[in-house]
Amino acid sequence: MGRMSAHDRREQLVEAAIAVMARDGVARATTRSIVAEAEMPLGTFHYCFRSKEELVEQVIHRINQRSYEAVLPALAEGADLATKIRNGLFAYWSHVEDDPLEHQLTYELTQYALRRSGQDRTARALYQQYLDTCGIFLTVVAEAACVDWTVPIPVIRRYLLAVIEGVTLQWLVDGDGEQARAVLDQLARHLAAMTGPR
Amino acid sequence: MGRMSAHDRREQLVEAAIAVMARDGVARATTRSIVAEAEMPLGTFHYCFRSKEELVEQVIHRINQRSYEAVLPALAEGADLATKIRNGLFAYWSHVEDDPLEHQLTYELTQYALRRSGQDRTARALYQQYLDTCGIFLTVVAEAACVDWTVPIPVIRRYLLAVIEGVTLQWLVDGDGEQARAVLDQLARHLAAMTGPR
DNA sequence: GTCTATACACCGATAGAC
DNA sequence: GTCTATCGGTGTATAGAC
Repeated sequence: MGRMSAHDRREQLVEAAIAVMARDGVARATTRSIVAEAEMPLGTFHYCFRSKEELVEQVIHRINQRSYEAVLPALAEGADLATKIRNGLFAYWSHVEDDPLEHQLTYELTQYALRRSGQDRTARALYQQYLDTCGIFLTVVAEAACVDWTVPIPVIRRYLLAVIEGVTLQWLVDGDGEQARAVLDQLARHLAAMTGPR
Repeated sequence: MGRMSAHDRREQLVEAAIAVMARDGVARATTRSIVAEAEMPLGTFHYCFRSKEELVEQVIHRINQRSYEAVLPALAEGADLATKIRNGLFAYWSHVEDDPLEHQLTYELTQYALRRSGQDRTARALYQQYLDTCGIFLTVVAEAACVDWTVPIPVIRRYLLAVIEGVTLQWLVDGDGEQARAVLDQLARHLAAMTGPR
């Protein structure tokens, strides 16, 4: 079955790795289980990737890119500023509830990267992109409402990201979606309170 | 060397496991590395614990208990309500900065428990206690300031926990303590805004 | 490139002498 | 209870035929 390019094989293995990691956890995503998921023989792995570590790095990059694309359309509509923010947060949240395991995976991969010296750079780049995305959201939504932020954007976007991650983490544990939405609703009010007329 | 009671051995192995997990990560905390840390022969492990899983459960319980005791003294002083809250948060934060690895460990153990069917109960109990602790903090601090919360406590304490966990997670990745404190400062203001005269 | 077979280290757990 | 020796299984990675 030599009909597939090495590039396609790599891509397919990355997707298989994500599937296994999301379903069974990072710890159980072994080279054997990954190639089994992709229905390839074991030997495939090491002429597609130099090592498992190289695969994981690509997995992190792919996951990051995917969640980035999923969040950006959340620049939502709404009457006043608080409603705009709220709709954006809820749009993101429905994405979380649609695929909890893939979100859980991001936390696992962060821990994984933090524990590998030389890959903590990867984790830092990941969170920098999260922060950038939050910053874009804040800028766009304030622009649309013709207001200015009265607190420095670096602080607000960190605040925003903290609540999102904290709420998600709690929900992954106890599954209380109603409370999670109530917290996001509060967050929207507080963010709106950090603006003033321009 | 038969001079130590089995109970003491158990306790010592739990402490050794925490040390190894905090230093090298949960994945590298093998039975062998744990007994090596405790300077015991390998065979010790399985007449102190039925399995490694039983040890991990005790580790989670111990870690939980320890952070609980570390947080409660953070019921701090302060002039107005926002300052009281701020001091409490900062007292907790200094504890985080003092031992980042042990805090990172709590996130790893949460993921670990979530991935083991039958131990997700453990993770849920862990977060329930976190929430309870946050609730106590909120109640005590409002009592001291003679005000009432205008938002339901279950929502506020969840909000509080979310920010704390989110800020900690970000700080573990990028190490920006100044920004972390700025976010906690904002949080204190927002919490204070959720009160009214009683 | 592709696959099978295998190397070699290490895992959790146990057997059995003391 | 305590320790040494070892089992059976699985991990990543490689050798070598095709």
